[in-house]
Amino acid sequence: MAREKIKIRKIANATARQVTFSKRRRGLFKKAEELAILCDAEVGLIVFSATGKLFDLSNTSMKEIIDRYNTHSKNTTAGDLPSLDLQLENGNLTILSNQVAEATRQLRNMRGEDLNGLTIQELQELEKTLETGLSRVTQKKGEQIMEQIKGLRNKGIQLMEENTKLRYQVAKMSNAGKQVVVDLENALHEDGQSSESVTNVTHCGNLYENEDTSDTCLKLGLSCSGWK
Amino acid sequence: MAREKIKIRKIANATARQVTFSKRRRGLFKKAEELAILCDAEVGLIVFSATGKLFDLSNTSMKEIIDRYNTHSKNTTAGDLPSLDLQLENGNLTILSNQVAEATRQLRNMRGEDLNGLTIQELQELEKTLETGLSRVTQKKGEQIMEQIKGLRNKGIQLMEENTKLRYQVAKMSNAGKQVVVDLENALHEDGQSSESVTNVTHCGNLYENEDTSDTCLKLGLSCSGWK
DNA sequence: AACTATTTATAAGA
DNA sequence: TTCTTATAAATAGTT
Repeated sequence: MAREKIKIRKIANATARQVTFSKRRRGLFKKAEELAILCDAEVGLIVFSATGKLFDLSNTSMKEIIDRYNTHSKNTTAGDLPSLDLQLENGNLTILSNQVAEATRQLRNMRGEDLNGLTIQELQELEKTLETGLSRVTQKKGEQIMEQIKGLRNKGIQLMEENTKLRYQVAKMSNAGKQVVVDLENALHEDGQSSESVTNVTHCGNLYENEDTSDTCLKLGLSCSGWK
Repeated sequence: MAREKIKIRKIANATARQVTFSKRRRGLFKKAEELAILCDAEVGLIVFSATGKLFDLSNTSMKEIIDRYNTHSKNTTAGDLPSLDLQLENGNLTILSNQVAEATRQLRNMRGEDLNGLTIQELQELEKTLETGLSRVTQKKGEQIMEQIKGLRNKGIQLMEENTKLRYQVAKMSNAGKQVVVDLENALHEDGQSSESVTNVTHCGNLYENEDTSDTCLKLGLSCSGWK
């Protein structure tokens, strides 16, 4: 990203590799820290250089992050946790329990339950939050529905075009078949009985011009202006 | 690093924070991978979003890197199997973590955030829930306000009654005082100058009958029908 | 999700 | 290693 663009593959020259490692490592750690701060994320970064030197970063504590990682990624029986502080585990449990309790309380409040303890101010805020949320949800629902309608319309148009082509093919084949039948009848009988067959074939040919049959897929009965 | 320079501190707006997280996370992971390849380093990166979602990267295996990290950073040779207790602990942690993540997701949804992944059905349900919740909250707010108004009214009535009694007492005492004054004046001067004092006292007595003065506490200016 | 004006990161050279 | 600088990348705000 500089004087020249480089390809992302192992740098051949050992010295250059070491220099680049130094520079990029600093850049990476800076970015990691910024992400943690800007976005309120929990970040853990461990780097071993080719020479075996360790560099690490975490906005909370590396142990905590590794624990959370192991927890999250379904650690089964793989014995890798140095079970140092059970107290910390318990602490995590307490913190998590409280988080669950608080989140549940908020959810209940938003559903309009357990409102008795709230002050008028709190109710007012809750009302505002709900109004905003409801407005966004309604908006999004409208968008999704419009998208789905658009998709269905397009599919309908495609199908219609396909149908047109197919009908054309059918008509073509019918005519060819009709000719064959006529030829056959002429060749075999040379009498008036061939007219029935001709009538049947002609009927098939009529399908090609009757486009109303599968046009209903475009009539969804939903006017766009109804959604806001 | 774009249209404007930003300060590295938690982004206040939740939506903007989420967008930035997405963008920068991708950038960070790309850089981490490049460092690993270019410089032949061993890299492990773990990120938990504010919403509890896990993102991770490692050019070898995360377990290996964590093992190496534990070995390198401390002398935690206690690499024995995780006890049944610990497994149970981790199980609880997993359950709780999931609960927190789920509750957080629901709360975000109810605030109208992260709606992109939802189906129309889900949006419909969410909308219904929000409408119900909003209606209950609004109702409760109205009730609370009515209660407060009622309380204030009652207090006002009490105060008015008290005022009435006090005014009565004052008037009584005034009259008594007036009598005393009259008596005194009669006793001391026995001339026409006592009329001024009489006028003053009479004026005080008038207050008793002028009830408009403290009646304002009942006029709260809130019509009951305005709250629903 | 795409765009773009800017800010950052960094490859090469000193 | 560090500094410089031209250029590649990343990204904040916008649409």
